[in-house]
Amino acid sequence: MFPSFAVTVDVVILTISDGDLCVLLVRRGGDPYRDHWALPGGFKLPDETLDQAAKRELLEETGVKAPKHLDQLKAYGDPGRDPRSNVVTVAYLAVVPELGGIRAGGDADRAQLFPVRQAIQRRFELAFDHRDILRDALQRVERDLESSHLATAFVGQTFTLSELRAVYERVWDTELDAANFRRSLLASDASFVESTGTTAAPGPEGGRPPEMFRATDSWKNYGSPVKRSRRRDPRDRR
Amino acid sequence: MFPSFAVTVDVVILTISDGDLCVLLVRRGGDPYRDHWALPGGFKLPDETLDQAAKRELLEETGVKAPKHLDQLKAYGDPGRDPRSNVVTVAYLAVVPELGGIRAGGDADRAQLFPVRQAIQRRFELAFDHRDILRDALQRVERDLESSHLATAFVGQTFTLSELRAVYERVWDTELDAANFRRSLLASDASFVESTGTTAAPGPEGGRPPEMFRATDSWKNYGSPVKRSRRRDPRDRR
DNA sequence: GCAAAAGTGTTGGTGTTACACCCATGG
DNA sequence: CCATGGGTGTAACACCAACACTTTTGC
Repeated sequence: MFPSFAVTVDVVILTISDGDLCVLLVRRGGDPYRDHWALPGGFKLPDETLDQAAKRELLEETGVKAPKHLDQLKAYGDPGRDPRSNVVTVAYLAVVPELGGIRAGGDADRAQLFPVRQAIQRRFELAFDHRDILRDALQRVERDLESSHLATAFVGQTFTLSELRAVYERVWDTELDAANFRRSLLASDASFVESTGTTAAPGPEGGRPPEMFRATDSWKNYGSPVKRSRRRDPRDRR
Repeated sequence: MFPSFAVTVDVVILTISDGDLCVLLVRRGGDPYRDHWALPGGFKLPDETLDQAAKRELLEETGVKAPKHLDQLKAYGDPGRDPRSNVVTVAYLAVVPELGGIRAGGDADRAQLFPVRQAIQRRFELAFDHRDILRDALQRVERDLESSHLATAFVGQTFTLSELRAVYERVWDTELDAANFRRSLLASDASFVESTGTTAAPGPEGGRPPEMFRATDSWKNYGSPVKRSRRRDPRDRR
């Protein structure tokens, strides 16, 4: 009676790896787009929510359990975006601190991290309209970093301020003043981190032992105290 | 072979009417939820994009042509959200300056504006999960007002700064300083308004004739120069 | 071994900018 | 009466400098 569609969910999994913002892609083992890199995803079942479907596919195809942040991104339904039939996909954005035990599963015969900005460029072809989805996901994470505590989803349970600052710097592809970063995060009543009182071991290059922090749950939707520089210098835009 | 779904689009149409932020709702003429107020919407066709479907339903059910702002909001696909079958809906947010010639059409036997915040309260029952959608739409427009030129979509081709300021004030339910508002909008190189050089007639209460402005297309994704107050006084939060 | 250098994290200071708040003037 | 323009104090922050604590290097 009504036009019939298949509904899929695709997940953009972002993490910081090797000093770069990366996305997890899987290589498709079946048609269409066999052997192309694609976002992990699959068909929604009638008796699960979209969120549940995203979590399930995430686990089945990549082994990633319980991401620290999973949010709906956008729906994509252009006619012909899937050569098989009428398919509407709902894209999700997942942010994880580190990928412990990536493994390929389901329709994917390989899973691998790629630097996001390289994947968006024409380095290689992505399946379906996944390049568009990836572009939207990057914009989204750039924006949400400024208006929420999303940055803490990129790091572990405890972390140093340098690690957290690196998240902002790598996502925004910019540099932040360490002194102001610390002050902004600690002085504000809208802060979302607190000191654990302990210090970590210095990095391989030495240096003063950094203080360890953890995320607090007292964040009240006040936005992030860390703001992108208002200096609109065209030179620092890539 | 794959689980089959119907895909619908629902449109949250917002406007400023009578000094209040309002949403256009239609009264359903058919089952399910007959005689309930609902968001205008309907089924997506296989050979149209989601955006096209939203525009088409908007026109068919309410007579609203070419909204100044139409953006995808979110997809909703909880099992059982539609008693008929498996239905995934993609919600859209439309912002229009004024509703010229609202008329009911299609499945709707009446169309009417309601103050958004009243409609979200338990004043009357909305069909399906449309109350959730409306809540999300309000949050979205509050946020986007701060990070884009969305405010200009609420006003006509030309407008006074007071009209534009009223948009911010009614959406955020707050008050803005008229002097700072003018300076922020005009001084910034990220501005999205320019003077037409003409003045309008004063309002019914008299006053100095205001300058008329128009929106420029030179806006470059720099966010809105108008910011919500950082004063986190708990008293002004409703 | 030991001192100096270099690397990293933390604290302090200063000039500039944005803006909340108030007042004056114009139509 | 409302729109516009100006003025002032405060808070945020970009930029710079100093200091603390570590590892590495040179002798």
